[in-house]
Amino acid sequence: MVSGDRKKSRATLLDVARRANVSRATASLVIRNSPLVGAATRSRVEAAMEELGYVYNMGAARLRAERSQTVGVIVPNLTNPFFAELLAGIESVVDAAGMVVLLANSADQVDRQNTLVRRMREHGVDGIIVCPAAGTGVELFERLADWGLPLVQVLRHFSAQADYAGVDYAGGMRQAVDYLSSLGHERIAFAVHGPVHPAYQERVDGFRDAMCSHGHDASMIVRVPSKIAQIAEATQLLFEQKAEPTAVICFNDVIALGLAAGLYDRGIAIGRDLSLVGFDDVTDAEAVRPRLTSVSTMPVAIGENAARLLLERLADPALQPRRLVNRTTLHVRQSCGPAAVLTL
Amino acid sequence: MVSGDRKKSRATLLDVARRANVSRATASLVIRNSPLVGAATRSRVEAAMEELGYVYNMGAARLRAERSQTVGVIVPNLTNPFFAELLAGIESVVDAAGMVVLLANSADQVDRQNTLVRRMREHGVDGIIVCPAAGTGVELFERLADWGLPLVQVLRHFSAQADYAGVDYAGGMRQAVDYLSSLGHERIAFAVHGPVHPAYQERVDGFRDAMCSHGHDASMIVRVPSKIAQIAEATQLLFEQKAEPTAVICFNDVIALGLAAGLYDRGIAIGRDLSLVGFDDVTDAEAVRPRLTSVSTMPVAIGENAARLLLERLADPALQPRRLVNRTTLHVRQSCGPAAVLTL
DNA sequence: CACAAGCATTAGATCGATCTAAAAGTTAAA
DNA sequence: TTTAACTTTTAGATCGATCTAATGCTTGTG
Repeated sequence: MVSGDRKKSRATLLDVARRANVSRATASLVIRNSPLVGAATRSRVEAAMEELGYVYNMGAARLRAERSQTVGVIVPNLTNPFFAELLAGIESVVDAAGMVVLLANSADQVDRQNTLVRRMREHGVDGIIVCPAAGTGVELFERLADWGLPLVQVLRHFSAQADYAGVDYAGGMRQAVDYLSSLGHERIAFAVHGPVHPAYQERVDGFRDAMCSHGHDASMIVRVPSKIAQIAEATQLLFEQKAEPTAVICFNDVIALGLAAGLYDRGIAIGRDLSLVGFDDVTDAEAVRPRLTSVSTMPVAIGENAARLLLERLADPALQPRRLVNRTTLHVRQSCGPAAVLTL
Repeated sequence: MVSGDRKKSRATLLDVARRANVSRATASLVIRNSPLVGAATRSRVEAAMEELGYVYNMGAARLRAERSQTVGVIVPNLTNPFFAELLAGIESVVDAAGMVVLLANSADQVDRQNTLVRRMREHGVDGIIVCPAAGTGVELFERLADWGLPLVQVLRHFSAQADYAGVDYAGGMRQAVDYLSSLGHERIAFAVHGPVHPAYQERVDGFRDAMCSHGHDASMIVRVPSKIAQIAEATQLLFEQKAEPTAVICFNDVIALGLAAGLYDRGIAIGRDLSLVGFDDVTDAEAVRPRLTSVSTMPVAIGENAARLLLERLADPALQPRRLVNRTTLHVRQSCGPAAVLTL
C-alpha cells in the first residue's frame, strides 16, 4: 500500500456523481449545498463523497466561478511584532469567512510591492489588504481599480479612493500630550524614527497640534536610530536640545523601550527625572520596570477591521470607499511623574 | 472610463496569441520561457502581452499542470513574535523561489489544524510547512503521505517519516546549565509553561541530562502561567522550592522577562541575588536592564531551513526524510553572576 | 535527389469544476 | 383530462491554461 497507488489521482466530482448515480451537475449542487437538491439525493451524494475520500478542487472551481476564496495580504515587515498582531487579526476574520490568506512581505520597498501585487493577481486573489510601503504612489491604486481588484489600505492612508482601516494617531498623540500637560510638563520631546509615510506624518502633525493647543513649543522632534540597541546609545540626543525636555513621547514602544534602557544606563530615573510615554502598548510595556505608560493602538482589532472592510466590499463592490479609524486608549502605568518634582 | 469596461474581462492567452499571429500553444511556451520558440516569435508574443496588459492566470495553469506555486504554512500562534520571525524566514525563501505562502493559524488545536490542512489541500498547495499543534497524532502524517502532499515539520518533531527543521533544544539547555555551573551554581531551577509537545519535552530532558551530568539535582521544574503579567506575580513560586535556587533557566524569554519584572518588584537583584537565563534571545533581551543572558535559537534561520527542505523535496519527492537541526548560541549579557556571592 | 534529423509551430484533447437552459417528474388547479 | 406551476435533475458548453503528438520547414548527408 506504500507505493503503486501514487498514480491514482484524487477522486473527482464525476467519480462521486457516478457512484451516487446522479449527474456531475447534481453533485456540484450538493457541494455548494444548494437548496435545489432533494434530501435523499443529497445524502446519497454525501455518502459517495465520504467513501471516495473526495476533496474539493478549488482551483478548478475558481476557473469557472470567479471567486478564489483567497485574500492577499502585504505587510512591510514581518519581524515587527506589531505587524504580526495585525496579521493575526486579519487572519482570524478571513479564516472565519472560510477564506485563506496569501501572505507577502514588501520590506517597505515600492518595486517589491508592485511585484507582489502582480503575483497576487496572477494567483487570482479576490482582494488585497496592504499596508503600503513608504513612497507608494497613486498608480498602485489606479492600477488595482482598473483591474477591478478590491483593495484595503491598513495603517497607512495613501488614497481616498480606497478603503482604509487604521488608528487615530493624531488623537493618540493628543491623549499623550494632554496627559503629560496635566502633570505639569511643558518641554515635551517627540522621539521618532523610520520611513516617512502617512502614519508617520499623522503622528507628527498630531503632536504639533496638541502641543500648540497647550501653548507649548512643538519643535522638539528628535530622530533616533531604528535598532533597539542603537536607540539606547542615542539617548543623549534628548539632552542636546536647546531646552532640556522633562518628558518624551515616543513614536512607538520600540523607541520607548530603547530610551528606557539608555536612561537606566545613565542613571536617570524614569517617571521621576524624566517622564516617558510609548505608543502601541505592546505586551512588553507591562513587563518592563517601571511599567511603561503607552498609547494603545490594538493592532489585532485594526487587522480585524481591515478584513471586515474587504469582506463587505467583496459582498457589494458598489460601496463607496470607507474609512474605519479606531480610537486609541492611553494606558497609564508607571513611567510618568509630575514635572514639578524636577530639579534640573 | 470609470464604468463600462468592467465587463471586458482580462486578456487571455488566446487573445495574446491572435494578436501575435501565433497559436495558443506557442504563446504558452513563451510565458514559460521554453527554449523551443524562436527569438523573433518570442519578442512578437512578448510585445503582444505588453500591449494587451496580459496577466497570467495561475489558476487555469495549475488545473492542467500539477503545480500551484503555493506553500501552506500553519503555525500555532501568530501573536508570538517568535513565530512571526519564523514566518518571516519561511516567507523570504518561498518568495525567492517565486512561490507564495498560504498562511493559517491553528491556535494549537488539533481539530482546527485538521480543518486547515484540508483547506490547504483543497486550495492545491504544493506542500505544507507546519509547526504541529500539541497533541498532534500520527494520523496527520499518514494522511498527508497518502495524499502525496509533502510536509515539513518545524520546531516540533512529531514524526520521523517527515522532514523536520528545528533547533537543538537539548544542546541549548546544556549550554545554559554548563554556563551557570561554571559560575558555581548548583541549585538551578527550570521555569516552564505552555502545552506539552516534543519541543517542550526536549528542553525538559535536556535540562535533566545536563544537570545530572554535573551531579546537580534536576527536580526543580516550576510551572508558571502563560501571560507575562501573571508570570511576574508568580515569581514567589521560585522560593517555595525545597531548596531555594541560586539561578533560574527559563523555557523562553517571555518567562524570563516576566520573572525579571517579578524579581524587580521584590527587590531581588538579578545577576547578584539570583541569576537568570532566557531562551530564544528575542530582541528585547538586549533592551531590558540588566540585559538578559539568553540562549539564541534564531527563528528566522529555522524558517529558512524549513522552506528550503520543502523546496528540495518538491524538486525530488523520492528523498529520504531529513532532519535539519540548528545549533544554539549562548548570548551572555548581564543577568548572571557568580553563585559564591550569594548570602541567603 | 531522397531521406533523415533537427527545429519551430500548432490543432485538439484535457484538467475539474460551474453555468445555462432545458427536460423530467410531481402536484395542484381548471 | 389537460394545463399550469413547481421542484428536481441533467446534458453540454465553458473557464484559461498545458500537454501530446503531429506537422511544416530547414539543413545536412550519402
